[in-house]
Amino acid sequence: MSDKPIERRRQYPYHEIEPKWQGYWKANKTYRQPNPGEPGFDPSRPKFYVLDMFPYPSGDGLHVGHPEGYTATDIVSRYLRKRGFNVLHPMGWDAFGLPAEQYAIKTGQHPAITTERNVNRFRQQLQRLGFCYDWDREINTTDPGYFKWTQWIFLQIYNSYYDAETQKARPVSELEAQGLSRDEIDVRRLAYVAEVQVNWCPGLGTVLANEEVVDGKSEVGGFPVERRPLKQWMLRITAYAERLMSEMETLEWPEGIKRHQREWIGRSEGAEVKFKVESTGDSLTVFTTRPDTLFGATYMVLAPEHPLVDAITAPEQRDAVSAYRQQVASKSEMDRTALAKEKTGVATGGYAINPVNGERIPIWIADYVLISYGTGAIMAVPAHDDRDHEFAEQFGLPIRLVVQAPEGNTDQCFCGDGTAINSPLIDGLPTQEAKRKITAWLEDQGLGRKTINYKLRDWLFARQRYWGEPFPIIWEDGKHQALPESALPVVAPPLDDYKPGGTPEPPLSKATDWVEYSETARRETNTMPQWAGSCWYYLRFTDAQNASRFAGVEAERYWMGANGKTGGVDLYVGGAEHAVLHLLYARFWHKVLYDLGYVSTIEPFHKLVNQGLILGEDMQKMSKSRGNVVNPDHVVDEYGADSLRLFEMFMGPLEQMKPWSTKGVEGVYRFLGRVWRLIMDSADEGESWRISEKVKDVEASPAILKVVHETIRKVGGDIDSMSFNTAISQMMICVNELTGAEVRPLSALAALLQVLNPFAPHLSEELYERLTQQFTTLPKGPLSEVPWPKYEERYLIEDSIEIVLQVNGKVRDKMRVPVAATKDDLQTAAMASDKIKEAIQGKQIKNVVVVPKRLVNIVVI
RNA sequence: GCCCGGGUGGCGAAAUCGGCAGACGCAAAGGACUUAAAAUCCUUUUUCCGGAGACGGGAGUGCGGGUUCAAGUCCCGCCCCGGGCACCA
Repeated sequence: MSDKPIERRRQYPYHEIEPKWQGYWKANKTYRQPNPGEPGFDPSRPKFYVLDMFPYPSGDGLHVGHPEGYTATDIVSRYLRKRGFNVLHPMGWDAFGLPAEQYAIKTGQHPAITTERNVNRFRQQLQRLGFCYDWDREINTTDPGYFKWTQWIFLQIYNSYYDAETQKARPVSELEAQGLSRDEIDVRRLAYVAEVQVNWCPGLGTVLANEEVVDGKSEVGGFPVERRPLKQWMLRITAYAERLMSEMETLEWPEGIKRHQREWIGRSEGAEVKFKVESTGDSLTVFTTRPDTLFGATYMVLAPEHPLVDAITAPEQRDAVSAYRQQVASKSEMDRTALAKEKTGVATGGYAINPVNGERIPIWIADYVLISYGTGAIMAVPAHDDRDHEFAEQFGLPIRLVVQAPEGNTDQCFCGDGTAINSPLIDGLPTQEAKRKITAWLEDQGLGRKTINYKLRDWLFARQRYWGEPFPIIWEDGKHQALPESALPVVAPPLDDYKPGGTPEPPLSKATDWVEYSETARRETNTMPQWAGSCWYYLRFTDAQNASRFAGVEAERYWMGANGKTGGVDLYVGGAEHAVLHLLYARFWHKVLYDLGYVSTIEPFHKLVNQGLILGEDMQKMSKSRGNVVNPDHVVDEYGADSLRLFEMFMGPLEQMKPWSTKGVEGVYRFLGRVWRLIMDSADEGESWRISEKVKDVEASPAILKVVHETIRKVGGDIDSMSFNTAISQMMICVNELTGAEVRPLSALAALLQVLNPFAPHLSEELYERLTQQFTTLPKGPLSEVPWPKYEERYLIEDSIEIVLQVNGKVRDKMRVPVAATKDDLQTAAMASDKIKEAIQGKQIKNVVVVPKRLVNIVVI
């Protein structure tokens, strides 16, 4: 019992035809897409840019989740090519990053070696699935020819500042021209160095961005993360908060992702209000979204790290305050959030004066106030804020009602909109008006102003790792300095020991010769985070080989061109897990490049689609520990690539989460076998296949014409709306119809292969080739170059149609009527039906509803 | 706690506009072919009641209401599942 049983079960020779066509496509560069100006480029065709989120080539190889989105984009690409578009459909590798380095440390192999091996494996696996990528555009973020431009873009960011006036990035050379000093310029750069509280992850030996920390643990690996102050490279993404928010409006993105980004940016309108510190006369600024509740402020809270804490603290509270601050500082981020159930804090013994009523209120410090948001200080209104309420209850602080809740509201602590009370300046005003009036009053008095705050923080851009892009920066006399463009790429030196040392000292600092740039200058030894390479890869694809620019001007303009939409990649497909990180960072870089005139659109990705997760057969998330992982290689071995592709699309809607089913794969495999046998016949158990005698070059019957043209119509429409599952259903209906027919007209089979081609490219190519060998009337192949068929309305129209006859909404009879039947005709015909007569006998007709082409409903009592 | 997404046969699902609920596939059952099996082809398959049968009747899209001649689809109130956010003042 060797593999004989499998041999025998094989529905069609996919094991021969799939490698055959893959070889053909490769040898003929079938899917190479020339750029404008290159030989073979056809400027008369419209363009379409279809992009997959490029994978991180892990050591595990492809899993069945990868081909889901890739198959969807492959179908769209093949379809649009047949529809006469120039289609850009590239693939590459996001290969820098932690897992490769972790793996390298574990196995003692250099990450460059393991990365290359993984990439080769991924490429080979993808090619086995027959995807129509233009492999001449393949990119790899770890390739010096690629990251040269990642570093170059960093330099553009470094050499820019954000001009608040025009809301645009501008070169810092303009500031120089204005006579600003070096230090003044450095604090305005979009890439800057600052001493900040960072997320230090000892487990990974690096700092992490806020976005990479989940529940106080690292997103990669789940190691604990500590807060500690560190001097770090930051990117001023906050300058773009407003534009990242507003310029998203016209994008065709899932609402959920847009909302997610909005929440992460966290725009909130409010006011800054100045309180005077009683003892020192210092002014203490708070941010509030509810200036209308100022009269209800019964105490203030500062973040423990607030710079004025020492000055404010009264001598008798000094010990308590410093003990509390120490306790907070030693807490990890996780402890701080985990203990959120109970509020902690301590009074400073200092007092502030409420600017609206001159009231003296105590100043506390508590870790529920964050130093990194707003001004790091709040006015506490315990009557109308849940957090303040909880704190006040705990420490016995007074609670004063200043907003009358609407009738019927029973909230213990009402936080919504109501009417101002106990607030002399604004009594009786509804919340929104009260906010406006009190803010205007504060501005008049010079006590405050309207402000907008964002949750978004600047992007911590440095990592203490080896396997990432080095910064094109040197340090001299304690100051950073950009390397000239001619020094790019800055390539990391080979290192024997690239392990993290447990301190924030990056591994690159061990390469002493490399670090020593000159007698007086040292190189920056941090590297860029993994996100850097993926921030602009979609641009590189437009002109992947360009050695003199990140992408040629014309290529970028052509492929990213707007076509009347927002512009950018026309269709971008990938997982929802990148909702915040990648998409936000890439949009930010793109906008900087746009401001500086390097790219032509304000946004990188016009339409975004998230594919749903594929679960294991047990309805659980696929994971090695559960043992429910499906390996695509095995599926291809047993059923062929076309079956895998077809099944991934047939399972259900692309965006939906859905479980794997081996039986389901067998189902579509059988379907492909039926397609094969529709055309091919074998006398001797599949040994020698020849074209079936039932295939004839004759006129198709009306019934066959109808189903074929309906299939052309439906499949095209379904690809447009990315409803691949229903497109496949329709093809199955078509095949069922043809299977039952005595004669299988050539034209019908050719049309079927046409529409099947984007889904099952190998099988359809092979069958088409065999048909063209016997029937020379068919347009010459390869099928991938034969235009998409047109359906003809006239074959779809029927002269009679079945309508439903209802009595009180219940179906009582059905009948066939001419399509052109009028309402009156239908009503008359319905009344003539015996079953209807019986159903309405002895009852009074109250109303008759006639819907042409659908139904007649007789309402009786 | 807050914000999303989703509940339709034994299972995955379908149902542009409110107009025959369950297309298509899986599984299951029966039949044809075969010495036999596999494969293939054909038929049945939401459920309950009546009938030997063709067939007839009732119920049915998480639950309870509502709008409508007509509701899976629209409105109100709940329940359950999945995901995300979580002291952002």
